[in-house]
Amino acid sequence: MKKALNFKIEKKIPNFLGRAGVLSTPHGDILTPSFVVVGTKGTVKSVTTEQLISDKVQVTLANTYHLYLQPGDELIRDAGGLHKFMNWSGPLMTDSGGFQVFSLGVAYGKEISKVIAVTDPSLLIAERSSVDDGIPRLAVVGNDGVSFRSHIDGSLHYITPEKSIEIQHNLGADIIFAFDECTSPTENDKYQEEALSRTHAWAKRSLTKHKELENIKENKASQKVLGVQPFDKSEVVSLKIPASIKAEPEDFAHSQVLGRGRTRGQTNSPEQNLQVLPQALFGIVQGGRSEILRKKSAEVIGSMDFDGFGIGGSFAKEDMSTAVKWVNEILPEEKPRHLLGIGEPIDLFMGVENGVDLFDCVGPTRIARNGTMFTKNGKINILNAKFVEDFNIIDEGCECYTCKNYTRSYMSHLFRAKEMLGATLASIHNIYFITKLVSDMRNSILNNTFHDFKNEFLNKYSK
RNA sequence: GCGUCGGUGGUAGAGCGGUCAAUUACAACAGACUGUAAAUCUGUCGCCUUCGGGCUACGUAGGUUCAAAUCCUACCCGACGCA
Repeated sequence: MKKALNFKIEKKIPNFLGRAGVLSTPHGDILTPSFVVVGTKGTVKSVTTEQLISDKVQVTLANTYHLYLQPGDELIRDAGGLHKFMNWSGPLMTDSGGFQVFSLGVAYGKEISKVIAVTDPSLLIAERSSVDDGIPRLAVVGNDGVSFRSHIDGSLHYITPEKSIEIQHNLGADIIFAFDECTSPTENDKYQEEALSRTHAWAKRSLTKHKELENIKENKASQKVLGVQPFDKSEVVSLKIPASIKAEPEDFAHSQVLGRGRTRGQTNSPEQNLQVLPQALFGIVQGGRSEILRKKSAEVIGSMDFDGFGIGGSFAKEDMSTAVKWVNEILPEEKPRHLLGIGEPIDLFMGVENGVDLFDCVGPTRIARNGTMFTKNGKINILNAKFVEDFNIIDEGCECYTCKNYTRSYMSHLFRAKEMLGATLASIHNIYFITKLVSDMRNSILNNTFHDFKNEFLNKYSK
């Protein structure tokens, strides 16, 4: 089997786990560390692909559960895969649906976040467990898989590790995730341990199913398209795909040969719909806030034949960095690591310093839609009265489209008037801010100035 | 001029004798948001407060009543109808 992914470490932060590298996928290179922009339903809410490209976004992440429910993974397969369907020709990831086990399960109808403040005593009762709180939930965990009650129409669905991988193969993202159980920080140790062994069993099943589908894919591709070899990483290198993603799929010559090109007006035959590009599978480390479980999980998942790793689950804000460190000291150094669902600036510095290569987070786009924008001096809520007549730009010195063209006052007006352009412009800014921040971290690693950059940034940001 | 209906907190609009500082919505003022159930959610929203309560309020002025935004009288203002 050809490798779906190639990861090259370029430079490390001396005496730390952090590193800068290049992650090559069939749809282009990701310069790491990198922030992955979340586009759950095959769209980064409120922004177009062109806007993402102009903000130098390298990679996006969609969601298995959501796309399976709507419009359906088979439809997306028939449309030529998710890249083509959503008009994103760069590197693409899909999450497995494991997070929905949490968000639609234990956390459903409650105010539980995957990151908790240790100062919140209500979440720290050791005996507390989700087993019997009387509140109905949409996801119920079993040992074989998870029953989901659709939040859209109430229909019942059963997702197993195999099913999640099948769906993700239909979607065709470059990097996919094993089906896991993201636990709540409110679960007690006993439950965390049970969930962890389930996650490990599911990781193994995900991997087995993935390899099976990759083999089928490779065989089919070689039979159908004579004379054309299945994707080989070396081809990508020879094509000189630029690090900044280009909009035109013609860069990916092999894709066209194999019928997955994005030429306009082209119709799809079943052969053309074949998902012939190899996909990489990341296993997910869990373990909650427990050092023993985190380390155990890193050992177990890290020893399996995954192309990279996700670090998932719940943390307490205060000990997130130590938890990440425990894990990354164990995971194989030569494979990429993705810290799932983390994206506050301070957490990004922590993650990069401790050896994380990829991050994703809904934060930047969600807070943007709710009127909050990043600035170098901290977040601002543009709905605050003081911005009504503030004709300055949002973040002095920012090069994003929004900052180059609009004032705080105008943004304030859009949000007060509930004009949807507000969400778009704020999202463009926040995406630019956060992806550039991580990109700047990368450059600082390459320049040996990571800690200077970190201190300088955080001093201003959190003052 | 006569008749009818109506005037409630920033706005709209409930309430029609006590449980009313007054339902609700909007506006306003803040806060939250970390693998998206989210263009969402939460709090505050007459004045003062030692958070127990106190004070001033439902067009204006009187009156009835233990008690009035609610009933009566006059006046002012508005809408509609008839002249």
